[in-house]
Amino acid sequence: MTLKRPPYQPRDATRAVTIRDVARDAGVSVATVSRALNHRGHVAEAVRLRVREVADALRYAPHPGARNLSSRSTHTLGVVLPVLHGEFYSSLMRGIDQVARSHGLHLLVSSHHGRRDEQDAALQALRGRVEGLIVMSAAHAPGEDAGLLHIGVPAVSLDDADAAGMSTIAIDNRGGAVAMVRHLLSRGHRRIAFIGGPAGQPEAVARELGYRQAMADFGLEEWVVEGAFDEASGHGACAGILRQGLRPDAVFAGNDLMALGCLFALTQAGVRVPQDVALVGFDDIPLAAYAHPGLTTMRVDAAELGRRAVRLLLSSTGAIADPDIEPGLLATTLVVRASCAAAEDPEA
Amino acid sequence: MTLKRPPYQPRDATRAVTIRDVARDAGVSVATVSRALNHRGHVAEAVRLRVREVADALRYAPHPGARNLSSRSTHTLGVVLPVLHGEFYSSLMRGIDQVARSHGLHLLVSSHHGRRDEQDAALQALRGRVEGLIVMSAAHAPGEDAGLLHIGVPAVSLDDADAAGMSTIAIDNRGGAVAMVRHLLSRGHRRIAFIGGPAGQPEAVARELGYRQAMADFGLEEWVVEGAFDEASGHGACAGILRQGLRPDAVFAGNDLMALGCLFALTQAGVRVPQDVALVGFDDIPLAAYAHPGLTTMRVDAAELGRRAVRLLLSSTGAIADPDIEPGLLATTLVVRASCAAAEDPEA
DNA sequence: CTGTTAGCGCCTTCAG
DNA sequence: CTGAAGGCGCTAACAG
Repeated sequence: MTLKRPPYQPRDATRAVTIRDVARDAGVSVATVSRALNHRGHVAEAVRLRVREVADALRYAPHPGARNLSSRSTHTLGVVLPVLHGEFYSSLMRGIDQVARSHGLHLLVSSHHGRRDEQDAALQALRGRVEGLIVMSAAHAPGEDAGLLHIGVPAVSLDDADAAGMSTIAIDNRGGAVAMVRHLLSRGHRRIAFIGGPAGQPEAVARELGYRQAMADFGLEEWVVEGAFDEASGHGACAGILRQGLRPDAVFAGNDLMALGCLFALTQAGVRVPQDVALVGFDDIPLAAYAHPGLTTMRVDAAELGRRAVRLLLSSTGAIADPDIEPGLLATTLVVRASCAAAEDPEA
Repeated sequence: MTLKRPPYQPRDATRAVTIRDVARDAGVSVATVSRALNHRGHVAEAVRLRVREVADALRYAPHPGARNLSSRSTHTLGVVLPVLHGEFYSSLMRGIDQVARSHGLHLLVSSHHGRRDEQDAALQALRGRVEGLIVMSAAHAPGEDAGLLHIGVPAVSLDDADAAGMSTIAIDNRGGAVAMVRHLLSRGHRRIAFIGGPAGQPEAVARELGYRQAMADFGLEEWVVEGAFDEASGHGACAGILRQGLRPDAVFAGNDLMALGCLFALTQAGVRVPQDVALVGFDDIPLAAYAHPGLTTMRVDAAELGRRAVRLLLSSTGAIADPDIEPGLLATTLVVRASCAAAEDPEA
């Protein structure tokens, strides 16, 4: 026989009220409290009411960690993105948040800044905390696994690169770029310059690929200038283009921010848009509509991507049955504004 | 004597590896594994190495919920904001993320869309999951408590309204607006119209208050037009102003988005900025610098606010000692660009 | 319908 | 330096 030890007391003085306190005050067992509060099993209505009352009076709230431990459910989703700021990612977050919240799920977010090591750390840290994962992965070589293998929970990828059989849903950047070039071609433009994004960034790569593909399909010469997806680089790239001997018919900026940078550069240089040169972007950020002239662009609905990602994730866990949600690409929408008037439309 | 029951088995087939598995394979007790892995207490170096090895081989990772339950630490911070998208909030998130990550803390985020009930739900849901809270609260009447009382963890508020002795750090919107008006006055402007933001939104309120205060101090007549902090409303408000008989010397838009909307409206109407009317905004969003003309504005460093909020939170928990971080207001910075030329500077 | 009790996975005394 | 065992707060069998 061992002696009775002093009770284990790591608890601090301001201990939260537990299910035991409620049980004691309500004169029932903890099991009954649990059942009453979770509407699980059958509990006499009178008892349920009393328990509810006591719980409220005590300001009782179940300890999520404990609940998680014993029921193996965390009610939270992990979101791992390259970064958390900017129009695209914050809209994406909003979409994710909307659907997650409507299903009573929390969001544990993390960013990896495009670095594989940070991504690994983030995923590792999320292990056991989340019941599902939405990941836009760091750049990785085509052959290399994206590091999303041993996760142990359902996950959906927001990259084109479909990692190890994971569900994937992504913006069709390549298709959008192809469509944009075709639009320019249909308007009679032939010398089309493209301002690309940061090397290796998936979106930038996909858009440039689309541009190259569409130009090649038409047997036209490619004209790619480097950019960085921000206004400054759009401004700079455009200035560079203007310094060339041959002026393009149209400039296709890899995103709207760069397109706006271009627009200001062109305006400053006295080059008229769209009379002297057509200008198009990609993303359809709010300002695209208010620029002067309005910017023709390819709308990307990041919030919708987020919503679909969560639904896809939930449907894969069986939490919801949503037959409309399927892995694949989310199409972009061409938005035609004044910055790219028809070349065969002289009065533009 | 009770009969031996069948072992409790809610675990699914794909059970994660636990500390017990590591202990067994390493031929030691779970306590030793715990000590070895957490560098707590003394463990023979050889044993530590072997445990480490086995743990790695098994891809063991401690279960956060269990750890939380027994050690009462979650290593996560809760962030509750009105919304998650937009330039300001996403920059704020980035700042918070930076510092949190550098301290090995996770972020549980939630938005309440300015609604008190959603905020309460969010805070309730975070209880027990987080060790600290950063909150920008929903609009609440001056007297009413902000609903941040019974949280039970250290918290910092990002509102001016200092709730129940909580630490507060916020952008000095009012001071910034006052400074902006003074700047306009110093440039010789007197008829200054102000485009406000959504009613009740704390930032909007503070900025309008600053404008009114500064105008009153100078004995000038106020001229406030309603807006909604987006480009469209800026455009509309400006059009409304132009329809008035008397044109203002200067238009002070409550934020840059509206200022840009104004700029386009003015351009379309053939009104020159800054020759015919000066235009200033608030926020210093990236595009402000690339607008034509460049937009004079009041820079708000949201990321810095986020960084400071986390540091303030951590210093209040004693996690870090950072004497430089103190509650209070974060000053804004006047950024002078071409949209508001000196009235007494004719060649502008 | 309700109470009892065995864990969930981990950390932490205490004894050896 | 290491092992055994209790307990964190809760849920889920099972017995009554």
